[in-house]
Amino acid sequence: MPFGKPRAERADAVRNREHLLKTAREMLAECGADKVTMDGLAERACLGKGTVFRHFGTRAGIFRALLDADERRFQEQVLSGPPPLGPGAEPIDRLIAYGRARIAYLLDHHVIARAALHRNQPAPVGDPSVTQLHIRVLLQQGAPMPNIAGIAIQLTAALEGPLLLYLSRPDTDEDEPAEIYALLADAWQTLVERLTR
Amino acid sequence: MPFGKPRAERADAVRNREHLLKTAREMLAECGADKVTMDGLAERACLGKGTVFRHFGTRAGIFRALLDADERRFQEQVLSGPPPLGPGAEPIDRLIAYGRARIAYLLDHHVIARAALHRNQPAPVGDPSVTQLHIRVLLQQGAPMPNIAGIAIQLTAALEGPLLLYLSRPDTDEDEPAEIYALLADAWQTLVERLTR
DNA sequence: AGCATAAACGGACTTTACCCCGCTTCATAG
DNA sequence: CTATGAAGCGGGGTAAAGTCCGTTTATGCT
Repeated sequence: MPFGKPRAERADAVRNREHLLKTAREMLAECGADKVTMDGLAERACLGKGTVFRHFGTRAGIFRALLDADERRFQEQVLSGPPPLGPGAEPIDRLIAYGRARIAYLLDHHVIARAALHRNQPAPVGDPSVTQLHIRVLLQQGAPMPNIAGIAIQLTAALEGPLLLYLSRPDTDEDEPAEIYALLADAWQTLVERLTR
Repeated sequence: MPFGKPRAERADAVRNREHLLKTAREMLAECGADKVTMDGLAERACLGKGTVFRHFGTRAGIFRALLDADERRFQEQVLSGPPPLGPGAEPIDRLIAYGRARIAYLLDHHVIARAALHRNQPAPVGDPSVTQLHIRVLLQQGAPMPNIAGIAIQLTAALEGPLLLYLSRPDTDEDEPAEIYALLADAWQTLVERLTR
């Protein structure tokens, strides 16, 4: 049986990973993202450093793993939650709702998301196979136009770029998060409405 | 004379910085971005490590400095070059030209730009005070609309996001740069045209 | 249960960014 | 021309990321 079953993951490995994630979340809450170090995490979790690397590969991998759970929940809302975010509403309305929800999500998670960014690796959010595809499909349904693929790339960046690239120091910005949210969410709506008119 | 003259920069410092930048460019061309290390650069330039840090502050600072010269040249083209990129054309045409030129610029520089990205620091390109402002002004002139500020943020991200966030491994992508350019540049044009209609 | 095997673990080791502080050198005033 | 003080320089030191490999342990089979 060479390929069929790659032999299920070992129980202790699962336990350890969960424990590491829990510990990481604690450290994150207590001291902030850049106090979460590989050595520190290993020690606090009472595990070897090698184990941490085995599970996450890189420091950014920890944050990617932390994002993953929430990201999954978010995508679930999109795929099967109530409209207009979930299925059932008009495509354009869903697109607007998607952007608003996504901006809120990224504002909540932008510290982690930013920490998940890593040299020589694509961005940890807006994985082309999910966010971008979703935008593309909705756009196609609601307002067919030439070069949908390119537009979808750019709309994805329009959503996720600001929070990954520019708002990296929310504490030093005097703007309240709520104001930033309103600014970007309204801009997104305007953008989509005018684009698909 | 407490404030008027902060005492001009020392000649040897200028010489050293220039030499460091030159050496960095060489190493970059020969071995790629992540072979450019602080120690390596210092040694090759026959200078102390401390000197490198004094000039650039952080590893990313080197790349930021490398970008700076080209960025300045780029902005010059925009501010006083021939239309439609420079002044003289219709605002919307300038906006389209700006995007196309910017995408080409970022494709050329995306390895450096990516390397200039740094923990806890805003993105090294698309500095709000330049790119974003320019987009905002052109948009205002060519197609006034509500929430220009937000839209400008998102258009900036739409331009710069893809190249910083997603296309981080151009060698592993089977697409030719020329195709990527065409895809994004055309998408930008479509985006702007439909947005300002 | 006992065994074989691959997966998981641990922690020493290497590399690299970044800090620090005593020493040197330049630029300016007298 | 020399003194002086601030800017610049150097390189050793620290901490954290990431690698490696010998050891341990869970699991599936007999």
